[in-house]
Amino acid sequence: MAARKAVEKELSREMIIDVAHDLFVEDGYQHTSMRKIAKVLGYSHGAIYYHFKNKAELFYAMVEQDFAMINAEIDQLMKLDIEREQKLEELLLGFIRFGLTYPNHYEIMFLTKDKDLQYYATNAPDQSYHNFATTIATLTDHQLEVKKIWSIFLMLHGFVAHYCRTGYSFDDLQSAVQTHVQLIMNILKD
Amino acid sequence: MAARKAVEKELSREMIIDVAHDLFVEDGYQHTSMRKIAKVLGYSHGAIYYHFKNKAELFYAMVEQDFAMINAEIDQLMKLDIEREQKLEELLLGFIRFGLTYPNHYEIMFLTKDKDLQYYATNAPDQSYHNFATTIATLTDHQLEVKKIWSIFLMLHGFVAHYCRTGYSFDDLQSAVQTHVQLIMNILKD
DNA sequence: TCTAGAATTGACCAGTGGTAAATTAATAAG
DNA sequence: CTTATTAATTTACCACTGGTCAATTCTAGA
Repeated sequence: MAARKAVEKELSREMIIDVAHDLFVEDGYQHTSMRKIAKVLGYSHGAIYYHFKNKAELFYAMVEQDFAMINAEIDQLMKLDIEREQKLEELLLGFIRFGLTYPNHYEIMFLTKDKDLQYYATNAPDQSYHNFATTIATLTDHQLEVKKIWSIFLMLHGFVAHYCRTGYSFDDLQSAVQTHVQLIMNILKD
Repeated sequence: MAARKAVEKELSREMIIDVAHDLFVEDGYQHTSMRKIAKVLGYSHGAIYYHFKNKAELFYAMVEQDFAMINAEIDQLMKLDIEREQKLEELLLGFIRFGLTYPNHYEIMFLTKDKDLQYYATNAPDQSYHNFATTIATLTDHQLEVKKIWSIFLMLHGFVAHYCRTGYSFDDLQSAVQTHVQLIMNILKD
């Protein structure tokens, strides 16, 4: 009944993630089906379920990679030889840039309500936040209350969460980003 | 083939909205099916499509009612005989309270990416924001740039957008709300 | 009483995520 | 070179979804 692929290259998690990445970014989580991913790959949808337990796990595996990026970016930023205040500003800008560059990832990781997704998608955002928070604490000499850091995170989050849906790029929003980041910087100066 | 309902009460948009309301609030948009709504009503799912073009339109009709509430609340607030600063604070608190009280509505209206939903869900949030913005402008004697008002809105939005998903109530979050609103109030004082 | 039209049903469609048995291909052992 | 084992893949299937539409039933008006 079956007619297995003529070898050449076996299906791998990486191959699936690559294709899924494009589709998820293009169409979002809900509008990307396992069958479509399989079709693009030239395999049947059942094959994907051999490599991933379900759709949520596939998505999570994919998005985890991209979240590693934002952490790497923060680390790199901290090494730069610039003033403290400038580092802070770059940190805020970097967060927004990340969110607008990967709106679909950001959406799923930080603002989905879907239960099966949330089951998988908790580690990565928590880690990213932790990294963000400790960096801010360091850059402000631990003078800033933890609660306030959290509020500042939510302020950034609000910006990204909104513009995520609109399709605007980071560059399109220069002016709005400026205003937003400036207001937050003022808070940090007190 | 068919066996139409024995009259008594004909199905109406109001009846559908009432039932849909409970289910949407309980399970969210994605996990509420037209068939389930129909089942609770005791009708077939086809009947709903006679009264509403599709799922998105039904949801929008429902959620529009609730958004009228937040506008009414703002109007009422403005009539109170309290100090300006206190009004401002109450406005910020009111927005957050609304979002946490109706998390599913808030989610759909302010942070869904679903295309068919967004087609319907644009008026209500825009109106609510407009009302919010002009109220802030009034309460600050129009000394605040429009851009900054928008940023402040996004800061509130960030708070609600995050906690929307968690199931915490407004009262649960007293402390976090306080911090957040205080930080924003500081911006408004400059 | 007859009829036009409004309201309702249910079969149907194409699609979904997910499962599992059957099948194939590669591999290791003899 | 066979043969048994096992890993990888297909495919039929399940229960579900949003949505359409012809057939039906009921109601109201003449």
